[in-house]
Amino acid sequence: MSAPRSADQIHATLSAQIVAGQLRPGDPLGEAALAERFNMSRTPVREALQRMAAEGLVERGARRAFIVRRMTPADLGHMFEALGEIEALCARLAAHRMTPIARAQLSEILAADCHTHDDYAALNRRFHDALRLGAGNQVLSDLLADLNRRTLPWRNAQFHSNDGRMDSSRREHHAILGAIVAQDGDKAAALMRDHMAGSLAVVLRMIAPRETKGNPPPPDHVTP
Amino acid sequence: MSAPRSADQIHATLSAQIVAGQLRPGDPLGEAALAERFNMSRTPVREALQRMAAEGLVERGARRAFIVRRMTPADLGHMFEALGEIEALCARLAAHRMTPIARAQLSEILAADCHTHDDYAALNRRFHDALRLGAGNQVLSDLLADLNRRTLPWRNAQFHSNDGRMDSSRREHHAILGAIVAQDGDKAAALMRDHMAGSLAVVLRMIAPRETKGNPPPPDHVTP
DNA sequence: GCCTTTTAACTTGTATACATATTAATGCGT
DNA sequence: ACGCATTAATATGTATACAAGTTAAAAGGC
Repeated sequence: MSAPRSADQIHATLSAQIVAGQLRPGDPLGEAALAERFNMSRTPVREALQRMAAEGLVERGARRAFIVRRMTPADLGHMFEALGEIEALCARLAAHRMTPIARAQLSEILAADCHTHDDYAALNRRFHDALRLGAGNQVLSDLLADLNRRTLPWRNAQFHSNDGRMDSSRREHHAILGAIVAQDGDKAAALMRDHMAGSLAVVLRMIAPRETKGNPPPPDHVTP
Repeated sequence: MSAPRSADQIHATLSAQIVAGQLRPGDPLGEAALAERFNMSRTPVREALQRMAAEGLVERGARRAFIVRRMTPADLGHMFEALGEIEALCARLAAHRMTPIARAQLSEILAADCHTHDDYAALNRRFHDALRLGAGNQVLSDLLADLNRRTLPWRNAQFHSNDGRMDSSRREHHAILGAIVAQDGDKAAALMRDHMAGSLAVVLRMIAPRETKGNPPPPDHVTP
C-alpha cells in the first residue's frame, strides 16, 4: 500500500490553490494558520512550504514568513523567455527524434475538436506534453514541467478573458505540427518561440488587474 | 545581523561534500547519523535534506531514506545535453545583448594565464558565469547554476585526470569568445554545444571507475 | 512634540518525545 | 530443510514544547 504522507497532501493542495489563483501572489502563508487549517502540526506544513520554496512557488517575505511568490513584469518576461526558448529547443529535438507513430499521435491530439475553454486548456496541455516527451530528454522535460507550473498562475486565465487567443493559439499549434511532421527542426523552434511570445503578450496585458497583496516587489523597470 | 541558521549550514556543508566527491552517489544519509555528526537535532537535518532533494542532489532510496543521487549513463547524457543546449542558448543571447564593456571583461577573463588545474577550474567557472550574466535572463541563469551544481560531482575531476582536455577546452573558450565579439549568435551557440559535448565525452569515460554504492540504479539501456 | 529606547507579543527555528511503517530475523509448521 | 508468518528492531513521519529573533507598540527622555 502507498503511504499517504501529510506533507505531500499539504504540498499538493497548496500548489493547486496557488496555480488556480485562489491564493494570490503576496498572500501570507503563516505556519500556524496552515497547521490549524489542515488539522495538522507545523512540521509537515514546514516541509511542504520548504519544498514549494525550492520549486519557486513561494518565497520568503518579511519576518522570514513564507508568502506566495510575486513576480515583477521583468521576472515574468525572463520566465516566459526561458519557457519559450526551452519549448523551442524541445520542438527542434522532437522534430528530429519523434517516431512516425508519435507524430501521428501528436496529430491526433490536434485533430480532436473542442469548444469550451476548459476543453482547449486540456488539449493545449496534451499537445505540449507530447512534444516534451518527443524530445526524448528527461531533464529538459522536468525543467519544462517546473517552469510551466510556475507560470500557470499567470496563464490559466488567459483563455477565459481573451476569446481571440484560443483560435490563434490553435492555428499556431497546427503550424508547429506541420514543421515537426516535415522534420524541420529550425522552423518548429522558430514557430514555437513565436507561439510562446504570443502567450506572453496576452499575459502581460492581464497583469494590471491582478494586484499583488502587500508591498509590491521592487518596482523593476520594464526594459524599453 | 544575519541569522546563521543551522539548516543552512548543514545544507551548505553536505552540498559541498557531495559536489567535491567526498560523499559518493548512493551513500546513505541517515537523519540520526547526520544529526549526531553536526551535533544538532534531526529537524534542521531533515530541512536540509528536503531542500537538497528538491535541488536534485539527493534522492530517496530504500526505506524512504535519503541517499546521494545516483545517475545512469542515460541520465548523465540527458543532463549534459540540457546543460549544453541551455549554455548554447545563453551564448546566443549573450552575443546579441552583451555590452562592449561586458565583452571586454569576458576577454579579460580568458587573457589571464593560469597553469595549475585549480586555476583553470576557477577561470572556467568565471567564463561561464560571465556568459550567464551576459544573457540577461535571471531564470536561465538560475537554471544553469542548478544544472551545473548537479553535474559538478561528475565534472570536477576531469581536468585532473585528463591533461589534454585543459588545452582543448581553453581553445574552445577562445573560439566562443570570438563568436560573441563578432555578435554571431548562431556560431556562438554551435561552438558552445560542441564544447559541452566535449566535456560529456570526457566524463562518460570516467564513469566506470567511480562505482556507485548500493544497488545500481535500474540498468537503463544506453540508447544505441 | 518628536525621537529614541525598551519591552512585550508574535513569528519562525530547534529540540525531543511519540507514532507508524518497513525490513529483517527468528521461529514454527509442513 | 525450506518457506511462510509473526515479531522485534530501526528507520522515517508527526506532534508538541521550548528557544530565539524580529517587529511593533508604548513609554520615557530630550
